[in-house]
Amino acid sequence: MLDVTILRNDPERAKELLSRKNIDPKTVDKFMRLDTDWRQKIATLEGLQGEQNTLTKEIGIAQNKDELLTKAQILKKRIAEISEDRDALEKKRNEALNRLPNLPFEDVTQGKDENENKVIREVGKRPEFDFEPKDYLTIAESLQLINTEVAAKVSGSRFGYLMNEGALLEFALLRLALDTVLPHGFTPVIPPIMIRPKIYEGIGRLAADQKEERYYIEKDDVYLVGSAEHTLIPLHVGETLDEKYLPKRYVGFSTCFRREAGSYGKDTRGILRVHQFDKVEFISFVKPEDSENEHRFLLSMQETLMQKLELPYRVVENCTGDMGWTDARQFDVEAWFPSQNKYRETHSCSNTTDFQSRGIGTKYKTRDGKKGLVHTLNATAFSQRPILAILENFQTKKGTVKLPKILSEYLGKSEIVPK
RNA sequence: GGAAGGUUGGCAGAGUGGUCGAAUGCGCCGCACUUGAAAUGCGGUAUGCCGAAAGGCAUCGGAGGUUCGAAUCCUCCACCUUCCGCCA
Repeated sequence: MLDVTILRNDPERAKELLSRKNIDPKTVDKFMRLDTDWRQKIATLEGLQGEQNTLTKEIGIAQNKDELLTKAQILKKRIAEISEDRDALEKKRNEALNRLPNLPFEDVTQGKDENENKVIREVGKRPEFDFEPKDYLTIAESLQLINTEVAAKVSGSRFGYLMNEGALLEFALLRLALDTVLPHGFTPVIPPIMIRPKIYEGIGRLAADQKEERYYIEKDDVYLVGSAEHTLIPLHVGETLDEKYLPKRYVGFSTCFRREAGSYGKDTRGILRVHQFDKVEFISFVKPEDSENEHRFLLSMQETLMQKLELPYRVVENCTGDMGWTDARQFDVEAWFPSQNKYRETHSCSNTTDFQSRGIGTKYKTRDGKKGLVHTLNATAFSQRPILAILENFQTKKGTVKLPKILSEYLGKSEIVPK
């Protein structure tokens, strides 16, 4: 959640920054009104509670209690009423706060949507084909790597079976990611994939625009995570970390569940956009002054991984209108998809500053005893999407796929051929 | 799924209706002593919210309830431990 003192101290600046993220400034006004009312109500309530506390002590030592007891009973009733008002206001206030995403940094490229993202660099050579390149699904189906038809019958739309080398490639990417990054001080983790509502709210992933995206299991009051990030970030819930242990880095593997509500028309074919996929994810906890550097570090990890796969890619800085809810700055890495003749997102890399740590109480303390909220960052290491990019970029005229050198080591073969 | 016992500050652990935000010990921080360290002594040491501040309010796993007043009594829930059942 956002720092309310920023909103209180300079609401105009907050409005301006949030409008860059396509948030209506009236949302801030609404919060401010509720916040003021709520605070007034608290002042009233606490005054009465103070009176009650004094009175209660007097009753404890009084000889003749009758008169005091009558007074206390009246007071009790008033406190109950005002406390109800306070609860109602508090709920509304918190809902209003929940409708405000993290502020973008001042210097983030401004724009309305993904078309205005800023390309930072393009890396790698795009393949040249002396034939019409096929799309990944056509290739995958002919090599028996992906089956979406049966998946549709068994599980519904936007599911797929990864099979044969398709399955092996996922394990290879997982292993490659770990082998590459573990020397940089990441702790490997396999986290839970179910998460309680309270924690989920705390990390800002059940906010107004996100809730519809989550799978919820009512009977047990838990959500399925949309990313390993979601249960990794709360790994230090309620903890104050000594600064000497920062940065704290984790790399986690989990299945990710997404309802893909509101993306009905998009990428319906194949498995570029599915309800369930696996992903390896980076997480960092850092001191505030280090988060921009850590952000670039995580991006460099992602680029190293892409370069190992010999995939042509580009790095973009997401413009304000295309940034994630929790993000103050976001980079995406996009792989080249020859059949679409464009780059498609395979990785994202976010600095969420203290937006998530505030909600779960993850702090740090310095040597001289100062405390503050840590900054958290999250970034994709590998999801399943790079497999699709590999199929397209390394396809051959005869319908096989020549594997990048590093993956042929993991798979024990250099080419995927028809069965 | 069934049964029993638990959940108190960084940790251990007292506390069964008012004087308890909470004894005591350990840990940690500061000071003294010391050439330095250890030991010892003295002092300090939970969090959140509201408030310009003074200060106030809240918090003893969570949510309700009883009461003028709840760490303490009642109800429900979560979690932990052990046992039975089931199970990869």
